Amino acid sequence: MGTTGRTETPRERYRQQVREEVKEKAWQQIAGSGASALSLNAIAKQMGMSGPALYRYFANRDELITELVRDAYRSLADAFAGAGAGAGAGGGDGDGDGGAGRPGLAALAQVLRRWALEDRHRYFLVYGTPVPGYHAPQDTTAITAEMMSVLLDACTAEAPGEAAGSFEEHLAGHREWAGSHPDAPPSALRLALAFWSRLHGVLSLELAGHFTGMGLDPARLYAAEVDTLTR
Amino acid sequence: MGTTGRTETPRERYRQQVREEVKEKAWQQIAGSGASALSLNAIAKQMGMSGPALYRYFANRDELITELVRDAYRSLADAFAGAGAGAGAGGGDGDGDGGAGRPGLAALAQVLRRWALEDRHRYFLVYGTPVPGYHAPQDTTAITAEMMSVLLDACTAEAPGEAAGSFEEHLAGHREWAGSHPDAPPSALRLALAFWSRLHGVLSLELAGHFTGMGLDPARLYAAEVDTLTR
DNA sequence: TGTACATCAGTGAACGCGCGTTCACTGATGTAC
DNA sequence: TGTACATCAGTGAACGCGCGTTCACTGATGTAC
Repeated sequence: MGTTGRTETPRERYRQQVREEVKEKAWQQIAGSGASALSLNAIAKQMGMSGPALYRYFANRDELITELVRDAYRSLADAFAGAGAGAGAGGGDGDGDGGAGRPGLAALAQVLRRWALEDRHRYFLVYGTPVPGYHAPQDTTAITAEMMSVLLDACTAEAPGEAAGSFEEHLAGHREWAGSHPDAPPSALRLALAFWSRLHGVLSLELAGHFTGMGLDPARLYAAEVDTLTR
Repeated sequence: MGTTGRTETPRERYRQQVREEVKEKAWQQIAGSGASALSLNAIAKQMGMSGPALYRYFANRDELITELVRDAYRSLADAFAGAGAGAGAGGGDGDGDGGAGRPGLAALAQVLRRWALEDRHRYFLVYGTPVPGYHAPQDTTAITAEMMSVLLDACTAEAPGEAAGSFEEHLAGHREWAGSHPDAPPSALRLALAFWSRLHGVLSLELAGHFTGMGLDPARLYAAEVDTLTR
């Protein structure tokens, strides 16, 4: 989907280039003043163009934001998908390997953390305070499903045998979100949710600055929380 | 601190009343369009006054936001402080009691969750994406310390004896944030951080809507995460 | 290879809007004798 | 109790700003014969 198979004309290529530059400047602007202050006019000025020119490339402000949101989701999903690739070859510092070239939970946790720290504003655009009045496009749920699938792969491989509690029973009957893995045991579902919520807990507090001044290394808390998953 | 001992004059009382009404309308506006869209003019209009009138009550927009942030912190700290009060008397659904009238971790967890769900925007003002260009007043750190103190009380009571890992060792040497409990064992510090980060993990994902459409009850995930703390 | 036409990028002026904030002023409320 | 004065709430006009977006238009680039 997206790009057609046909060769790009120079004009199409140029269009694509300008669109990319607009998005780049948009990210810079978000970094400076947050997503809700995104201004088409300001971006145009920064690019040395007049404001209305941007309307050749984006129908309006909302479409630009939507594009940024989509790209943010995409980049995380791609990072997850690519996590397994270099697992065997790279001489990393003991990345958790799930076996069979599949990324383990520890590796995915590192990918998530790196992605988050790489760009705080991108993180917050996806996982921060919802932008008021703005509704994310539905195709982000499809991208989230992609990520979940990778995560559930790791979880089914590393989940404990049978630890049935009351919550696991609830999950057994409420697994729409794990559509890609209809046969995953409840313990794996539970593990995926623990991964997701615990790591976001540390990251969102850290990136919002709630650990600064506490004299504590967030990276070590993160590592400790990762440890709780596979133990 | 804050209010002087002297009896309030009618004028002071009136001033206080108007200030409260301004803040009330401010919260309503934040609920509608987010904190970064807070507009003094709009609040004034809603109160049937002209814009400049508000400058009698707040020096500028930033001072109003600061006041809201402070109130938000305050309300959570008060909720924590009051958690122990009704523990023995109330006929709740099995609130975890820490003994000696002190609130247990389970009780504090419920307080936190209730506080968060009571007003999503208040939650996000404190724990969500930082408002760009705005710096929270430093006295919020003092309020946070209050909360931490209550939390650490519960944690020292409920922490396991000695579970020394590499992270606990790190904590033993980095405990500035736990100044109120200089003798708390590392396992208690670890427990407090787990409480804080895991519960915010669930809450921030839930309140940002990341569980909607997943067909999953966030309250049960929350309860399950609370269980992991005391186990 | 050259000409005629269609496509498209970008401009500048304009519209209407709401914002934060200052300022000079009016009118009501409280205070001192 | 009544008068003179000070304090303070609130108004309306104004300043300068930037925003999103529309529109008619110019000029360059590509396409068809």
